[in-house]
Formats: sequence, C-alpha cells, structure tokens
Amino acid sequence: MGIKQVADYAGVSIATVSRVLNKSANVSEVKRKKVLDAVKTLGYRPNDLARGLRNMPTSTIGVIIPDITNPFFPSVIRGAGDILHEADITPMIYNSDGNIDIEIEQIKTLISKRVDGLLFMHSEESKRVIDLIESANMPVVFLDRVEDGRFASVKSDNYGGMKIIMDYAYSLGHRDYWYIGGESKVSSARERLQAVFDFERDHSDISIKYASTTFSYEGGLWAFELLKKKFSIPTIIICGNDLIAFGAIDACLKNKLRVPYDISVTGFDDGFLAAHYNPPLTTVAQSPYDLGATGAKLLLEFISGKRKRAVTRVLPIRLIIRQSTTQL
Amino acid sequence: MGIKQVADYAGVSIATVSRVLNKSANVSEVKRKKVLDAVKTLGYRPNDLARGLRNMPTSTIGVIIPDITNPFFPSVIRGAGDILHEADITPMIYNSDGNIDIEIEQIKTLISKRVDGLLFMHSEESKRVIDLIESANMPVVFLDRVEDGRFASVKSDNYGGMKIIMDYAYSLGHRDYWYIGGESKVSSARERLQAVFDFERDHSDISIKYASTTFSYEGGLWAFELLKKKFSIPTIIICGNDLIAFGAIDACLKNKLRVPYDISVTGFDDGFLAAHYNPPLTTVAQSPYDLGATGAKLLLEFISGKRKRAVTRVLPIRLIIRQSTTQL
DNA sequence: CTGTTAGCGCCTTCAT
DNA sequence: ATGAAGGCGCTAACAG
Repeated sequence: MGIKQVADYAGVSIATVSRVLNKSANVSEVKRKKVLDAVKTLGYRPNDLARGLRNMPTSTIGVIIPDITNPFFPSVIRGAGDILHEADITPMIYNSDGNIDIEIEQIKTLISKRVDGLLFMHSEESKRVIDLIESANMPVVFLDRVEDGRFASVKSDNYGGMKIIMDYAYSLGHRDYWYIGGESKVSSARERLQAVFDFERDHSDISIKYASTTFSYEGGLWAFELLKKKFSIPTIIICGNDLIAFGAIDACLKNKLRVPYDISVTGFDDGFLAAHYNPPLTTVAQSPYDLGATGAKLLLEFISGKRKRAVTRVLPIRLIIRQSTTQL
Repeated sequence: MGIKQVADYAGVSIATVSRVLNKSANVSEVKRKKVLDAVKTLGYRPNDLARGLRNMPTSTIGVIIPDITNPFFPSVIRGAGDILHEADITPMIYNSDGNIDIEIEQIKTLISKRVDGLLFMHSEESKRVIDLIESANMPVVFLDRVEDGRFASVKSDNYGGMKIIMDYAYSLGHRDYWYIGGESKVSSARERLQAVFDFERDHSDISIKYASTTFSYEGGLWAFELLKKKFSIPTIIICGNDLIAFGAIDACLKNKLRVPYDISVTGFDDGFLAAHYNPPLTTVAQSPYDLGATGAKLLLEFISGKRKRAVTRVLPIRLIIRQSTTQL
C-alpha cells in the first residue's frame, strides 16, 4: 500500500500526491483536499525506506554507548533524544560493553542502515573505527571520550573536576590517598588520572596509591581488596566515578571501616544515587543530560551542513559536598 | 556505491554479487572470491533500506517506554536488546513520557520506518493506539502494562507481589497504613492497588488511606504531604514502587520521622538503589531484565511467524526484607 | 552456475 | 498546475 493507491483513490497522479505530502510544490486546493482525504481514509503512511533509498536523509542516527544499565548513560540518551526528537530524528541505541569488536560490528550495521550520523561514546582509540567512520563519510560526534582534534566531541571538564576534588580533600587535611580510577583506555579516565598525577607532583607531603578498574560497582569492590593487600588503609579514597565509590564504600563496610568516621570516600558524576547513598556521597556533578543534548545539537549541525570544522566542547562541573568525607 | 559497482569491479553480474552476499544460491568458488575481494577493497556495505523496500524484514523494531531516565527501564531495554542483538535486530527506543499523543506520533513514525515489530510499555488503554497497531498489522508485545487478551504481553506478578508485602506488613503488627500508588491508568498500578483493596476487605482490623501519583521520587514527596494534611501519620507507608518509596522516606525525614523507628516504608521493584538507600528498602524484587528479554523473545516468535496466538506471561517476584521496615 | 529483468515506494526532472 | 517516466540499491523469478 503506497503512494500509488492513494493516487488512484484520489484520482490524481502519484506526483501530485508526493507534492502535497512534501509541500514541495503548489497543488490546487481541490486536489490537495482529495489527496489528504485519500491519505486519511486509506490510513496511508509514507515509507521512509523508499525515501532513504534516494539518498535522502533517513532521519535516523546511531548512538553507541557502553551500557544503558550504567546509570550515567540513560540521562545522556535522554538529553540527546529530546533534541533529536525536535528534529524528528530517531536514535538507534547500541550497547557495546566497551568492546571494540562489538563497536565495529555496530558501526557496520549503522552504515548499512544509512544513518545520518553517529553519537559515539567509544571504548578506546582505534584506527580501525576511525577508518570505518571516515570511509562511510558519516558525521560523528564523540561523547565524553575524546578521540582527537579531527573529530567533534563533547566532554565534561574531567581534569578540572578531579582537581577540585583533590584540592578539597587536601583542604580537609588528608595526606594519605588511594585513587581508584577507570580503565585508562578511556580518555575521561585518563584525564581524571592526570589531574591526580599533577596534584601529586605539586604536593610533596602526600602519598597516593593507584589502582584502575572498570567504571562499576564491582570494580570498586575489587580494587579496594587489591589495594588492601599491598598497602595500608589511607584516610581517603578518591574514586574515578560514583559507581566505583559505591563499591569502595561497601568494601569499607565489609572491612569494618565506617565512612566517613574511619575513612572518607569521594565519587565523580553525581547521579541520582549519590545524594541518597549511605552515606550520601561527596562527588563532582557533571550533567549527562547536557552532554547528550549538546552532542546531539552538534551532530545536527554537521548533518545539516551548517558546520564543517570539528570542535570540542567542554562542559562545566561542580563540587558537591556531602557526608562521605570529613575533616581529618 | 552499491552492488552494481561491486559487480563491475569483480567482473560479474549484480545477481551473482547478491547471491554470494546472501548465500542464497551456489556460486563458483572463483567468482565468489572475486566478489568478496571487490567488497573488501571497495569497502562496500549493503543498503538495508533497499532490502526493506522489497517487503523484506527491516531488522528493526520499535520500543516505546515512558522514560529511559527512570531506573527501571534501562534494564528492560538491556534485556530486550541482548535478545534482539542475537537476532541482528536493532531496537529504536522512544520516550513517551506516558503521554498517549506522543505514543501515537511515535507509532506512526515506527510504521513509516516499517519496523518488524513493537515492544510497547504503554501509558493507558486506548482504542486509538490499538486501531493504529492493527491497521499497520504490526506484531506487538505489551510490556508490564497489559492491554487485554487480544495481544501478547509480559508482566510481573504485580498482584502477588503486593499481596506478599501486605502480608508481611501485617505480620509485623502494622494495622494503620498509607498506600501511595502509581497512576491508575497504568495496569500494573491497578493490579497492585487491587491487591491492597482485597487485603483491606479481608482484614477488618486495619485502616488504609490512599493516594495515587506518578511513579516518581517527586510523586512520593508530594503524596506524603497530601495525605499528611488529611490524615494522621500511620505506622507504615506502602508504596507503589521504589521511587515513590524514596520520596516518601525523604518526606518522612523532612517531617522528623525516622525510618524505620518512627515509621516503616516499603517499595516495589528492587532496583539498584533499593539496597543502598538510606535506609535500605524493604521491597519486592521483579526482574526488569527478564521482562525485556522475555518480551523480546516473544516478539521474535511473532515476527518469525512461529507464534500466532496471543499469550500473557507472568514473571515471578519475591520479597526482599531490608531495614526500612520494623516490627511494631 | 550465471546473467537479465522486473519491480519494491518514492522523489524529481521533464514535458505539457 | 499536473502527469509521465527514470532511477535510487536490491532481490527473486526467469532464461539460458
């Protein structure tokens, strides 16, 4: 059931139907009405696939994230989704689990579906994915994890955020730190880590022990036990994100360490849970919603051709002081 | 750049290319190799849109949920996504915000995109959406909110879950209840409410005051204040889901009521937060992941034609006792 | 085993 | 203002 049937029913040519549907040219009011009537009574819906065939935009974009189940991402998706919705564009969301082979499969699928663009929270730098994207000539904006200057990207001020946390911890009197970061193949993890390194370099009176893990609750649990085997318990644990911090907090509890009386813990993200965890988490707030929305806006500019050159947008963050940290 | 170029480059006909790509017929090993080579060096990707044009499956389905930002849904999406991924099907996810007009818009879009099916967590019963779905002849399975016997659906045992909670509260000695439920246009909310009604009917020694709100943190906050204005504080607040319970707990705190010493609170869902809230929440565990996965499997059966008749699957739940409730 | 050909539904010149 | 016709990339039916 297509434009042909509508044309027959309305007693006009398919070209006329197309014209009224797309308002692409003037059509006499009489025929316009007939067509609209036919559309309604026949319950006709245009076939986007046929449109897309003619090298038109498909009004779809791909979104690749590690895992929708991680509470950081739904807000990113929502932020992007709200902007895309206004532009009548449908996102296709893929979970890569941070696996680059899966990402590549997904990008190939996306190319086959001829999406108009890609919002990409990628797992690691890789020439393979870059080549793939470039060969498909597909507009991309990287989210949260910056690839390099050649591509557009949006990220939070990871470096600045971690610096603020470290300064705050120092001001509380802490000198003995553990740092549990995310996997260093992720650029946001690297930036946060760099801030800690720089802080260590600039302060001769402190000690920091490092561990890196996945950005997950289990990661926090695991890293705590790892560090405990090798080092003495610090006065504060700085974590690469909230999830790790939750894991660290629970690991502390299991080890009979009360947070914050015996030990302080900090996070990074300020998701919904942070304010309600036990204890409420001192952390740094970034806005995943804005991350997604800003990324989507940028992508739309590329798709429409309004923008050609790559840019990097850095979103501000702010310190949120709660009860998981205390003065020493 | 399409199958034609590949054919030219490989020195064969387009039909041969199609055949090797789809393994739809035997092709001599020599030509097969040539084609595969051409595909690789040209970086060719098949155009799914052209495939879909020929009334083939598009390998996409629609998923409509209220709001990805609500922590219950990401797991549903993930469960469905994992199953769909195995079948090489891409979900297109839409947030309806529980607004039926938006849902209808989204279904229309989905029809235009010729998706193979729909996973639908709808906001309310409506003839308009039913007609739309039937006119498009699109396989649907309803998630969590059951439409009626004509359609396939998957849901948790809402009635049984709420009954278990009520029984437990009663066994703790509670006789004075508030019930804060979700909006009754949602069938899962109605089922839970019905369990409470039946419980009230079967116990002459109890008192229950009712309020209904959205399934949200703010809803819990708001409903508490509403009930407080009209009734005295109960010994326990039964909530329609975890989010409402969190709101209720925080409302209690604002009113200088300590949970569970002064008042008990229960939830429904057992999301990640439930175990870590302050205090940890007594609730009923359902598995959103299984909900999504079961729904996706069912939908796949309909799409493949293996199943024709509608079914309703009810997923088991279980009581999780934590520290937000106490013996009276 | 392989090539040719007819559409799938739509938009877009090109005539009229 | 309108209609006829070509072609987007692909699959399947038909012919060899």
